Amino acid sequence: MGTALAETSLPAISPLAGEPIERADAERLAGVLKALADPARLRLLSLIQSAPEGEACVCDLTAPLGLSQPTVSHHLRILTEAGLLEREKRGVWAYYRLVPSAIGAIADLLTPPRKRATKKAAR
Amino acid sequence: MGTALAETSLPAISPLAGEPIERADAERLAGVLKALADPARLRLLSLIQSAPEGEACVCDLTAPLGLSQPTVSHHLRILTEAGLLEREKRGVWAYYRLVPSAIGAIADLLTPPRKRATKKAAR
DNA sequence: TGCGGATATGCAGGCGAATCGATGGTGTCG
DNA sequence: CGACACCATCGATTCGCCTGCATATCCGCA
Repeated sequence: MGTALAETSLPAISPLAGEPIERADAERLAGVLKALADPARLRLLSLIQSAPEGEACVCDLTAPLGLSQPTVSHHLRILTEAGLLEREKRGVWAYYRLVPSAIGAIADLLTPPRKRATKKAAR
Repeated sequence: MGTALAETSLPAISPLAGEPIERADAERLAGVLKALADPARLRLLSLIQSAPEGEACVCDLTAPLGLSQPTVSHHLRILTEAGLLEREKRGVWAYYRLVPSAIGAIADLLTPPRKRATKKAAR
């Protein structure tokens, strides 16, 4: 489950602009946005993105956030299931890093017609 | 309250990329995203944006959404307070319209500081 | 002035989410 | 082997939000 931005479901989400979006698309897009719409998770993404190697483990994130370790782990899980983060376990540590173009994909869904190479006017 | 994207507060929100964002910025951005992270509200934005004159009144929106009039009015209020919609009352009807660059501003906050890909003015 | 339609607001039920403490699993090191 | 550190999961509590029904407010019209 999760992985709302996985290659299988992402392209299925129609952009906010254009024709009225279907309920299914709206729910999927809302699901991803819901993962973003939390102060703690936004700070997590920002912290990880600006970390030395672009990656960080849980123990590096609890202190700056001021949240308990289970809570941070919970938020990281949400972000990972939304397709925004990827997890790699090395030894005892679990390193999280941003999925390269995941957030950019969301931004593209929000922005109006950017003259993309789709066949929207096909019909 | 509300108007999280008003000209007074919008520029105060630092982008997600770059240095770690402060808690205040995270909460403000999360507030706007929370307004977006709802299927009904996404469909409302889409419906209004694709309406004949780019505007629509409540009575035009209840049917396509399948929600009661008070509920639709509630969602429109949320979106308006978030700075995404603007309301104009003409006669007995209340017409809602997208705030031109509001959603684009959110997209810009999410995407990194366009280091590459110069302005879209290229084309 | 009074009636009717279009919106907004109050109130309440119900579901989902955020948080934490405790617990369990797993790898590291002495 | 045993103690310890890192992390995920479980259970419980609290809190916020979506929704609808009922009601109030506002405006145009007869």
